[in-house]
Amino acid sequence: MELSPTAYVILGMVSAEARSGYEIKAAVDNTTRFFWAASYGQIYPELKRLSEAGLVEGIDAPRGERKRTVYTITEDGEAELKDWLRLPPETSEMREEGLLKLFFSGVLPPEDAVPTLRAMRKQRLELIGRLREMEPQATGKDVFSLMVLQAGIEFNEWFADWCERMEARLLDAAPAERSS
Amino acid sequence: MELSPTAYVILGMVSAEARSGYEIKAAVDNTTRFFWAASYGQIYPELKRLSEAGLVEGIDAPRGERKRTVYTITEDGEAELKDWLRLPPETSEMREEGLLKLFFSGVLPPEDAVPTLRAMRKQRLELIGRLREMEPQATGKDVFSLMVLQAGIEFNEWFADWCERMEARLLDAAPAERSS
DNA sequence: CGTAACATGTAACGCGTTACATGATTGG
DNA sequence: CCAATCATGTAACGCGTTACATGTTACG
Repeated sequence: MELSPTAYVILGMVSAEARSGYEIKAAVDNTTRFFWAASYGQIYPELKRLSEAGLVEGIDAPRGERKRTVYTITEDGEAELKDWLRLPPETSEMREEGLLKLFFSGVLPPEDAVPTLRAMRKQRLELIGRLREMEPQATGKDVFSLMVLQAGIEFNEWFADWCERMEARLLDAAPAERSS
Repeated sequence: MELSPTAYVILGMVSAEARSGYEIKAAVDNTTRFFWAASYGQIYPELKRLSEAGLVEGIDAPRGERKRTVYTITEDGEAELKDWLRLPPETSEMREEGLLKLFFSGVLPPEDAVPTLRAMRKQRLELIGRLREMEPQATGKDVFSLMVLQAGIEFNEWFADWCERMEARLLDAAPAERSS
């Protein structure tokens, strides 16, 4: 069948419960966004493709006058999802602009890398805050929701800590300009 | 100017020393690949664009009969690179198929997530091995080469450890099927 | 003599984001 | 009544990968 990971995100999201495109987007933003995001520009066309492939089924479910289509997973779709889940995952290489900037920071005076590390750390700390807010919701669900959420929190904590340590290392090595 | 991060990778690579497209690719594969990769399909067209923009300069540097063009950074290019380095980095969201599979593993019997965790851990351990081999080379260069390399190693160590802990958690929770 | 490494490029394709367009409904 | 939210889509664009094409040189 050969579907993109994003297609499986959608498949997974409708396998839990019937959802509209709009609701899938909201669910992604609340859960998988931190390791796999998706935009409307992907979701709606993909729902159409999955529907044509018979892996999901669209059902009219208007709310009042407002048109609305929710999708459910078909038996074929569920089989496809399970097959994929049992296949070993690909190692996706990460992209992190901050590390890139640090890598090339040799062309600047060493202290000039400190703001980069600070900015990186700040972003990670903010992310941790947002992830922690999600913990109550995830605790109610299955083991795996909580597991990946904790992965997100732990990863960002490690990263924030690394930034702090590297900042200290730079400042230790730097000439004590302030002591004049 | 508004360049892509990949353009800055190239700019950074030719700022250290004059390099051909081929050598840039090799340098990327040995260093930034783990947080920012680049293919020939990006490098050669991007070198042309950067050259037209006056940020790099191509110099004929044949090796024997074999044609070869090495690129150096211009003053404008160096200014551009430094400006970018001083700007706070964007938070690039990570993509990790393994976490995606885990997230949806609720549709399988819980033990079926164990192979996924094992595969993820194995990949990370292999990566650690390859990164460790690079340590001697990076130690010879500036602080930042070593810094980002250690980030790679530490990150993968954290991830491998997380996989191990999560596997244990699943096996603890699972019914002791083997004890019949 | 053949293979690996050196060297440079392009065309097709796929994935994904952004911006735009449109309209209904709810709540303050 | 106005803003936010619900709801569905598409078109343009950009970035990146893969596969292909072409030729040289070094080495065993």
